[in-house]
Amino acid sequence: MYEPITIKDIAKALGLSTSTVSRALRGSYEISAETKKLVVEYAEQFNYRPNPIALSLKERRSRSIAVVVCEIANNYFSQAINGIESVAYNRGYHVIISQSHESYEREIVNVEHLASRSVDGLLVSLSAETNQFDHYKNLHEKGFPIVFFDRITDEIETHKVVADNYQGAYNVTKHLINAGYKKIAHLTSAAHLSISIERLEGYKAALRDNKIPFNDKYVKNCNHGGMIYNEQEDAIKSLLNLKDKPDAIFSGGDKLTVSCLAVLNELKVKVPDEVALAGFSNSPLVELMKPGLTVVKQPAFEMGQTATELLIKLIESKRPVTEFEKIVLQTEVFERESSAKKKPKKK
Amino acid sequence: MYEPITIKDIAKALGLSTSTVSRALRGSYEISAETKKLVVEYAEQFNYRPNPIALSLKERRSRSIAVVVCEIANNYFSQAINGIESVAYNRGYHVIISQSHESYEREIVNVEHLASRSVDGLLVSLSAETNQFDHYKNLHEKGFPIVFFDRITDEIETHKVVADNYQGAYNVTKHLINAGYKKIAHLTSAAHLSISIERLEGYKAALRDNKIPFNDKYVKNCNHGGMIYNEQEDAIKSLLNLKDKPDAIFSGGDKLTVSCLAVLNELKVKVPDEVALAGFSNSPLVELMKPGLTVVKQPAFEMGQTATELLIKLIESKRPVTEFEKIVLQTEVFERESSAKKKPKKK
DNA sequence: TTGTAAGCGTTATCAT
DNA sequence: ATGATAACGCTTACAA
Repeated sequence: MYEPITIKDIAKALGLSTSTVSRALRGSYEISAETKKLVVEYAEQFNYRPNPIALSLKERRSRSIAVVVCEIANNYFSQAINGIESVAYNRGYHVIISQSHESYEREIVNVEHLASRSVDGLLVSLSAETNQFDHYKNLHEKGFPIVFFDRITDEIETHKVVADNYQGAYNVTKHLINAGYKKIAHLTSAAHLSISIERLEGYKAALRDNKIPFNDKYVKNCNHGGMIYNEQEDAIKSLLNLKDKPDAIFSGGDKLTVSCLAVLNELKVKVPDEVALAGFSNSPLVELMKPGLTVVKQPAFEMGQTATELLIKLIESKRPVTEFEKIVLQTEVFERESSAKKKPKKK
Repeated sequence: MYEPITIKDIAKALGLSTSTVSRALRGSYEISAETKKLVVEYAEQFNYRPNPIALSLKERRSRSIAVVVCEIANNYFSQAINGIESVAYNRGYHVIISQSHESYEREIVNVEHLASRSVDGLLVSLSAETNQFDHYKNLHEKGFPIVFFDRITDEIETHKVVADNYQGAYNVTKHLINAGYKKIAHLTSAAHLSISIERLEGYKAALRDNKIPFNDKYVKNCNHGGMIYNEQEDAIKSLLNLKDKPDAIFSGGDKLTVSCLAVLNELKVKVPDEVALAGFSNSPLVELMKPGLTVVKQPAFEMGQTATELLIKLIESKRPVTEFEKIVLQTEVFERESSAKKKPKKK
């Protein structure tokens, strides 16, 4: 129904061979000026565009890369994608975005489709459900270019780009401690994710350095990234219902911080008077949401850029790469002035 | 470097012809059970995947559709994309997302690339800069399936899906009026965009129905969707610097509402005491940001779904379609209780 | 039941 | 300077 013009059409119309037309179009020198002009003008007039599919088939590359993330409705990821696009665009690559919605199965389906040769490389941040990497291993062993960012795995040896989650978590927790909080809960993503592990370690270290005992009842995981009924809400409620109720919550992750605010608001819990809040977030709004909210911001855009540069390097390298980099970018902590004063309760 | 297995490889290994292998793989009946078993098992073992590029070339379709939006870091669009994906996934289509970043040129580049046959159809929400549609016209005239949503144009006759921007704007404005505000400014997107026009009309109508004179000094456009330096900030400042300062702002669009909050906060302007705020937004946070904030929410997910259904209908229709639908979905207004009481100033 | 060959759009190689 | 041909991976008449 929609029949675009091809080289063959041009050749027929002009009484030339397809190869001549092809050469004229790509500006080959071994062609007479007049034939070239003829062809180019005809192509122009009929708005000829080379068929990228045919090109991909021929060149065995698509000049496109795919990003696999859990959700684009997450400030961290949408910012990372902007970084990815900025580099890809400059290097002549198209970017295909696909969402796993935190589902292992969906992640597999997407990766299968994309990797089976419609993209030249993969930029992956693992879904919350994923704890099995055979699929990536297969691809990687065959030499298919993959770069992990943010939620990575140690089981695959390739380039990786992460934020310094340990330090970020350490810093927020310390800020809460400095502000006078002692019963600090930690609401985080699935326990096995790299980001969860690193953040938990940072949190524990900050407690330890300040002689605050670690209480594992204070750690709640949202294993499905909040994709399942009211996972976050339940987690928060169960924290608030503890006999020894926490006086602060450190939330790991943009979406968790956002839901935390939403749920606490809905429950009419005063922040920070009843429970203080601090956490990872890249939301442009979070900073100004509540006075007293300390926020760790990930260098999302830069992470996207860096990961893309590494991926393209991988794609364009002639021989198999054996040396892989792991790049750790620093997070930034924004402490709101007012968070320093905790209302003296039993002092 | 990464050499996936092909039908040809299987044929050679098994001493069969490629056509036999192809048939066995797609479960054709005209094949002996044992050959089939042999082929299927071999394919399984070596993890054969058909090359989607070759398939596209053959079938002259890619089973993928593209979405062209200005920004995915916009709650309305990320939600709409989720709606798009949900339908596409069920119908066996892949979704390619591309961002124009409100640039006409970038929009053109994306559309050119995508439409030149790597996708079967286009879902478009126009960039703020776009006021020239020849490019879409060309595609559309050739029968290339396009569905516009949200930011549409009358110049192209095809399916369209929009929110009832007029009514939404009317309702928010009326809510502000009912809450006692009389000097209501309107901060909105580029003047020529369909959404801007409709929202302006709704705003004007609400003023008119309540005998409030329209003041064009109170209308500010952000022509670049805030992609350019501090466009929004300048607009807001100039509103606040008017001799007859507005007592409320109605912001059109998710991103504008978000920046409005951010900028007012930064300028230390009290909301709603100094200036009340109400506007379009799909942010999960906006509702709880400030007491007294009335929000119009667009049915983003449903719009995405509807647009995708229409697009797939277009793609899969045998003959040229001549009857086009324009579907208008209702917005929802969330009024916060506290917004009803305006502090009595000179009463 | 299986194989042969053509074709999808393009480019590279080898003639001419 | 130009043309014929093969190849990229796959499906599908058409033959056998």
